[in-house]
Parts: sequence; structure tokens; C-alpha cells
Amino acid sequence: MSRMSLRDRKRARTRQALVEAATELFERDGYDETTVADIAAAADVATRTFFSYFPSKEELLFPETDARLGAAVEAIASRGPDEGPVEVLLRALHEVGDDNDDMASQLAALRLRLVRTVPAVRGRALQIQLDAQREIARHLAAAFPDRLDELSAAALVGAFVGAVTGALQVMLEDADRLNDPGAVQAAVRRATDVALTPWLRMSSALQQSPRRACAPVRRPTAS
Amino acid sequence: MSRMSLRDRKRARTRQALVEAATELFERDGYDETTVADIAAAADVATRTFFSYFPSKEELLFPETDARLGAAVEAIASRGPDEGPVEVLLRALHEVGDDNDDMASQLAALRLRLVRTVPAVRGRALQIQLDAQREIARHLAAAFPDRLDELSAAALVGAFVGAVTGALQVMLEDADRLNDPGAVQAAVRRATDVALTPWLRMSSALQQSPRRACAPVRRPTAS
DNA sequence: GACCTTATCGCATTGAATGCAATTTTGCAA
DNA sequence: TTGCAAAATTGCATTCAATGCGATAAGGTC
Repeated sequence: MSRMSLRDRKRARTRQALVEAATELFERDGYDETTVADIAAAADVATRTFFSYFPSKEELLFPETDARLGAAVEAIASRGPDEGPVEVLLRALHEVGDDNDDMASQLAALRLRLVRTVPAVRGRALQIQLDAQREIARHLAAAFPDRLDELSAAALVGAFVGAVTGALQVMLEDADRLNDPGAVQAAVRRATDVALTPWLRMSSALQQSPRRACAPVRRPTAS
Repeated sequence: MSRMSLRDRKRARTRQALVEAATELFERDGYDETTVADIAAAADVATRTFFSYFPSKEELLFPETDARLGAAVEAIASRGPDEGPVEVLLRALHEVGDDNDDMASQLAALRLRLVRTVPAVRGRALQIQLDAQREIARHLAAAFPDRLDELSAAALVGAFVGAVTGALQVMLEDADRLNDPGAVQAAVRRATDVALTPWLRMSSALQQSPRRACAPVRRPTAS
């Protein structure tokens, strides 16, 4: 039934309890007003123990980061034979976006609000995003060795994510009063559409004359 | 000679002393190893006073943020009649990049290293970058009301900055041992070149058939 | 059941950051 | 110049995140 040892199961349960206690408290009292001690107490562990589960208070809000990155990498690995870099990235983006477990979406909504309002959380989120970009770029470059080097792959992924992030930022500042998660998701979808339209054009142009439209850029010699 | 009141001049001098003391200590002992108390002591002020000059330890590393943003806004405002959004952004990027006062460049080099190595600093840098993006997008949309709405402007600027950031990230991880600031600057230049090549193509295509290549995207009605 | 590994916990400590109130410095006007 | 109001500096206390350490308990293995 469960492949984990009892110890690991217990650990997972405590971890989950911490996340749930934290989300409740954050929603009720706000992020800054909730101390780590409060969270630990609500989850029935010692304050010190909290830091053996999460390296910092912010990290609690991003529990499934690895999974999301893994999904993106997977999407790249399972590319079709006629997909170019842009198509693969688009598909990866959509697949990662459809991540909505029932209860995980509550955390996602909370996180979205905190990312916009709490500087420390935003900072951490951007950092995670940047690291993920770098990793995705690595895989993308490896997947298209004849069309992309590391440098232009990083530029492409950065442009991609930057466009979506920028558009999303605007969409969400209008949606202040939208607690409806469906509306938020629609905003995400629309933001990506707007942000990525130029690439769709580029991509189709690429199919017509690949070598001019997306020629690989040579790596500089590090002299 | 000096337009500031004596009080303001003194304040500026203290501020400068704090920055200089901090850079020295950061270079010598490292960021985490240097406490705010150390910096304050080196600048001959009380620890408490530090926080009346900078809201946090990280902020010390980004003293001229407003000026840089202002330069970008200025670059947008002073656009030529035949420049499109992409050209304006390119020019803004270059003008902001040529910011190198003699001693400010020392701080810039230090900052670059710390952004790459100290998580807290990187987080703050990304935050500042994102805020600047948003503001630039606002101005860009205002400058081209018939070609860009807020949403697509934000997407464009995000893509732009994202591309450069992504490329830069790769360039700089190869350049670990380059303490030569000239090499770093060359890396920056090359990174922007690579990152922005697609837009140059887009931009020239745009001049040939503007309406197809960069049609404005309608703002969604927030129903 | 003996033994090793891993979790948990309490305690102390560091360091960033904030609030408050006392004191000094500066700007300005009578 | 003198005196007054505004602003800056400072010390002190406090909160809170985060880390290190050592003791104790619980889980897994033979």
C-alpha cells in the first residue's frame, strides 16, 4: 500500500501538517503576523523542528517546486519529431500550468497573493523561477544541439518566461478583488496567449525558412 | 556650487561613507560575515542610524536604482519619430548600460558578484528588476498608445529583460575567474547581442509590414 | 533484545529590523 | 545674535528568523 517506511510516512505527515497549519494561519492573520513559532505550535512540533523540514519561512510556500521543474523537463524530453524549440516550450508551459490538485490549488492561490504583497516571498519566488529557467534552458539546448547552444537557449527561455511573467503581473493587478481561482487561471491563460503571440509568428516563420529565422549562435571562445 | 542645503550635503556624505565602508568590508570579509554594526562602525555612525539611510542591508548595494530607471524613462521619452517600440527599448538598454562612473563601477562589480553568490541579494535584485520592468512598460505603452496596450507592453519588456538576464546568467557562470571588469562588460555586451538578435529580425520585419508583424493586442474587457 | 541511525527537542546565540524616547544638530526667522 | 521648530542621531529594548549544540527519544536492523 505505502512503499515508504513508517518513518518516512510520519515525516511526510508532519510536513503536510506544517504546510496546512501555515496556510491557515497565513490566511487568517497574514504572513508577517504569523511567526514560525506559531506555525510549529499549530502543527504540534517544536519551533526548532520546523527548520529541519524547511530551510526558511518562505520555503514553506513552495513545496512542489521540484515536481514542477520535473514536469517541464519531462515535457521537453517527450517532444515530437516535428516540434521546434518554441513549440516544445509552449507545450511545457501548458502542461506545468495544469498542476491543480484539489487542495494544492488553495496553496497556489494563497501563494499568488503573497507573492504580490510580501516582498520576501516575491524575492524567493523570482529566485526559484530563475533557477528553473536555467535548468530548462540546459535541457532545451541538449534537446536541440544543432539549433541552440546554451547561450541562445537561455536567452530564449528567459524571453519566454519573462514575457509571461510581465503579462501576468499586469493581469493580476487588475484582478485584486478576484478570489475566484477560476478567474485567476483564466488570467494566466490569457497572459500567456498575449505574451507568446510573437513567438507563434516567429515559430511559423521558422518553419518556412529555419536557417534564417533561428540560426544557432556560436559559443564565444572564453579567451 | 552646491544646490543642496548643508543638512542634505552632510546626509549625502554620510550615505556615501556607508556605501564605501560597506563595499570595503564586503570585499574583505564577505557579505554574510559583515554585520550592519560593522558597517556603521566603519562609517562612524550608530548602528541604529544605518537604518535611517537604508531600509535593509541589501538595499545598500542598489543606491542608484532610481537614476537607472529614470535614464530608461528618459530614453523612451526622447524617442525619434521613426523609432518603434523595439528600437526604443534597445536604445534604452544601451544607454542605461553605459552608466560607469569610475568608482560606481567598483560597486557594480561587487554587486554582480554578490548577486550571483548571495541568495538574499539576488532576490532583492530580481525584485528591483521586476518593478523597473513594470514601470518601463507603463511608459512604453504610453509612448505608443496606438501600437501597444499595457498588457502587450509588459509582455514585450518582460521578454526583452528576460532574454538579456537569461543570457547574462550563462555568460557569467563561465566567467567565474574573471575579475577583470572589462571582460565582464564584454560579456554583458555579447549577452545582449545574442539575446536580442531575434528582436532585431522582428523589428526589421516590422518595418516592412508593420500591421501584420506587430499588431496591437486588444485589452480584454474585465467582465 | 542489543545496536545504530535518525528525529525531535530545548537552549543559547547571533544578527536583522523596528519602535520609542532623549538628545543634538540644523534651518530659519524675529 | 538669539530663539524656536523641524529633522537627524543615538541608545536601548524588543521581536523574530535562523543556526549550532548536546541530550533524549523513536524507528529500523540484525
